[in-house]
Amino acid sequence: MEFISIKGFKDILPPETGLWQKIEECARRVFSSFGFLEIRTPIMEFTDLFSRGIGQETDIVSKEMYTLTDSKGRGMALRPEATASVVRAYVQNGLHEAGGVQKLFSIGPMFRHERPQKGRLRQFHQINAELLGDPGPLSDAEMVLMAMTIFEAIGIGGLTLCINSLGCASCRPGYRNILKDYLSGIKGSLCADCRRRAELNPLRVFDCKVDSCKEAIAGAPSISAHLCSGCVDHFDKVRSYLDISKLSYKINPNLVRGLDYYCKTTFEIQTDRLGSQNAVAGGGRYDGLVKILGGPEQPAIGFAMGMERVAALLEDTVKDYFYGADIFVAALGEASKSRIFPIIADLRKKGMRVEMEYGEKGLKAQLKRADKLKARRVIILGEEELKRGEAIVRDMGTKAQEALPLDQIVNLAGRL
RNA sequence: GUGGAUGUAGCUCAGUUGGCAGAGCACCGGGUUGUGGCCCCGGUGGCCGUGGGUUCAAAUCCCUCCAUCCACCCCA
Repeated sequence: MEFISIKGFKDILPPETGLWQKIEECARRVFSSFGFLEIRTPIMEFTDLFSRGIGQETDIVSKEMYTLTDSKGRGMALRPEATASVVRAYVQNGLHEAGGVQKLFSIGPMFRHERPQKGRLRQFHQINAELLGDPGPLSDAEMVLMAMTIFEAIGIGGLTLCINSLGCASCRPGYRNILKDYLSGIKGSLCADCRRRAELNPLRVFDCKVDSCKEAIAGAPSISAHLCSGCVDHFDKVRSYLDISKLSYKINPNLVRGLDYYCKTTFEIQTDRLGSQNAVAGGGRYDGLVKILGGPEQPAIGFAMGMERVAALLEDTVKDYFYGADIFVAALGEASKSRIFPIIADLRKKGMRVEMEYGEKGLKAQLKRADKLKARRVIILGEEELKRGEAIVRDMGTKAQEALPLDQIVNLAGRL
């Protein structure tokens, strides 16, 4: 094979594309019902946007970005996530000037240079939502509710909703230092990764899956005990809104997001059916990000949903998304094809899905193909029928047949 | 970046102690059927991932590289 696709960049083929369309349609419908409008941003941005927004020390920025330098020496990167771009667009286009909240969603490819595995690709796709300009907690709860509603619309159940609060600019730094001190005290019992994390991003040690680390940090001070009163109040209200929405959730104090900008409410929607890639959606509040990216002081919250992972959860239903036909035209011979060709075009203009055999195949082969396409009607036009100026219309279900004048065939569109 | 597994027909996969390259599905042709589905007969289709080595003989044993998958890591 001379040409193959880049590692981690995959073709999405039919009939799976039908599944993707369904996922997008469901998401769009839900977004619309929540008053979210679509935004489309470029897939490439100046690298600084991501290193400033996501955080220089995060894995995403420090080792997973696809970067390039243009002819003027400027660093650019394929977007590893959507939020930074959306916030950039929000600031650059002065969307905050309009007042009120901005509710935006976007769907598209993201790029991270990781080792591919189940549910993880280098080019992957996210459905993304951002609510800018409201400090919550009602908007927090609504975002969580909206994410869950999308899964419900798609028809995915059995998911676990986890939530946590990471604290805000006034209480997180204090907690961070307390945790750092604690970790340096038990350094000896931490794995190499955690010792590195303890310095750069101490909250991340809660993510560690090494058993010895889990034990070592079991006694670590928890974030929930160090939240300021404002954050406690905020989190309580979010939970009460979720409660009255009848959403069940788990509070997971170890739920720590890998991007620096998150604060206060964070959440993740998990599955146990996807191996180690258990998060199908994740998000949280990022009140400081708009300012960091040069905008005004504006609170915001968002989430992203991994489309490959959602599609994987629906894999067993893929076969329902084949491309069928309403009508199959079995024209025998060149003269018949020429006669029926414009009629086919008229049927299609009326919304019918019409298929025909392009080559010279026998009637038997054509009927076989019609069956495979699950065509409801077959129009048979042989030389005999052509002479009489009519075609045979066969109902594939009832096997009933009738002769129909050629100039009336287009009316079949109204009968199906 | 680290570890493990796997590469054979378009797809899913067999292939024994090394001995002529296989099946099912799909595709093409034929039979049967009122003109398709079911059934029967036949056919096309392979550098056995790549390059080397061992051997009279390699899909099979050894090494190289490439690719894919799974896990670590990270995250959606």
